[in-house]
Amino acid sequence: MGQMRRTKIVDLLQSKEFGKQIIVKGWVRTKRGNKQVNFIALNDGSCIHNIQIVVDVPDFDENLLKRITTGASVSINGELIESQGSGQSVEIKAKTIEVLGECDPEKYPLQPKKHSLEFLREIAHLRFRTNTFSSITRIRHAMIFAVHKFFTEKGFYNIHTPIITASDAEGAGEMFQVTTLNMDSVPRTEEGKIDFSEDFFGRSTNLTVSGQLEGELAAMAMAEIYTFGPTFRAENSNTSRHLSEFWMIEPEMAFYDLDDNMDLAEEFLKFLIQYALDNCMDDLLFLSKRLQEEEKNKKADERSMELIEKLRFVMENDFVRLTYSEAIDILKNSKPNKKGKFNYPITGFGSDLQSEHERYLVEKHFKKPVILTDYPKEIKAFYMKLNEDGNTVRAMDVLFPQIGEIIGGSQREESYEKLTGRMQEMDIPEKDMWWYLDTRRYGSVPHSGFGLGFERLMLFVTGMSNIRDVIPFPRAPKTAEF
RNA sequence: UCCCUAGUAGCUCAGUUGGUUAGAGCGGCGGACUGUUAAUCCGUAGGUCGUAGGUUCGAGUCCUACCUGGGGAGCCA
Repeated sequence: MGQMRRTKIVDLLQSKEFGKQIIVKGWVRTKRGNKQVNFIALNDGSCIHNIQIVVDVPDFDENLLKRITTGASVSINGELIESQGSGQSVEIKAKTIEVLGECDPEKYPLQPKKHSLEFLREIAHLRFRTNTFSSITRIRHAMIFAVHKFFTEKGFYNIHTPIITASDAEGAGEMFQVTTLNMDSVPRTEEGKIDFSEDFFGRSTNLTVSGQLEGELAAMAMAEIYTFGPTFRAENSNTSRHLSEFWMIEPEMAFYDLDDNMDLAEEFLKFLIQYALDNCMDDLLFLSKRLQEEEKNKKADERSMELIEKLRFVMENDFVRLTYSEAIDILKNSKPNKKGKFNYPITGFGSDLQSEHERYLVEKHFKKPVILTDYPKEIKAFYMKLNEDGNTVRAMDVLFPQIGEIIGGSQREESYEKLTGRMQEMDIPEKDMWWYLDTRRYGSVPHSGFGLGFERLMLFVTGMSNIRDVIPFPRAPKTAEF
């Protein structure tokens, strides 16, 4: 006969099989009690809730009980019983307890008290053991799963695009170089430049800043594809909304125009949010309480909308769609612009929108998610489809309250002539892009796509305010610990 | 990268116009309590005041540089 298997706490808490012998394993959150009875709050990551272990002190060795401290791991053999206390309905009466791993309370940094998110960031290897980060971890998993579920149900194919790339023409930002050259003695050409022909790939390579271009290649045969992979930006940006390494979802669809693209983006975001509401309610309730607790000292008008209410609000409202030019008109005539409240006053067509402008549109003017379209070509990427006016491109940015741009996308330029024309204007070398241009040479079709920053979605769904708290081990300038 | 701001006990913070021996709460440890809910009550230990210079009779406190955290901006997802 094999050993009895452990039961997960999430299942025990829903069980009504009182009297049943079970094994539960996990990590001690707190222990309290007196000489007669001890209570251990045990968590195993299967849900936000702990299960209470009741220990009749006289039945156990004093030295064993002393080793059960906050953070210690234990295996407990006991009986599932109906709780006599008021805080829970089921609990476990311990028969035998084994301490799997001790945890020195003098040294263990996580104690049963409030810790700041900043402090927990410094001990990211341990922060999974807190309620906040175990909730975020479960929601993150649910969102990853929901992304694949959404696209699978729509008949999209997932494509793994390369992480190492030799193309630096994507124009999406500074790149991390990938090399095996000896940095102490770099090979040089006769002109004194670094000789990348000696490098591992025989050419200069970097980490990807986007899988879009390769995604387009796949879409030109598979029709509807998506990527979901790591993305690297070497920009020295130090904000609560940027990471050097983050995860991005990039669908690319043949035969979609910009309106189809917007429809898909809105449906996608709503699907993900609904999935969280349907599957992560315990964790959302906890994060909602946490947020309200954190903001209780703020003035009423500075507090965020209650988390679940906010998620439902997005579900129930259509996103506002308007063009860049219409947005400029609204901003130009807005109170803050007329009163000189903007740091960057709106003068007219052509100026890029600053985050203060985006926030005004989303949070003050429309008070709901906004999709801006048809930006001036000068401030957007070369591959976006040129409108008939010759000045604007069929771009779209989805703007969310609090986090700003959550999605950026466009209809792509399918005309070979127009695309190469734009590349020349923007000094993008055609020579290196021959494979991309082949899609426009052979069977080109209208197509569209967008990129969703996964951690930005996580910010919105969890209500967290710093992006470094919604990815397990954040990578940012001067930050690569763990 | 720029602007603002902070760094004092394991954590969160207080520390007066520069002045004798740097405080509190939480957490830890010891004790009390027959069912507790981040338990409660009593007691107790714990600090090279971010680092390096400087001003001063005297610096946690003032000045300079640097490091690190946080907020904002730019770049973007």
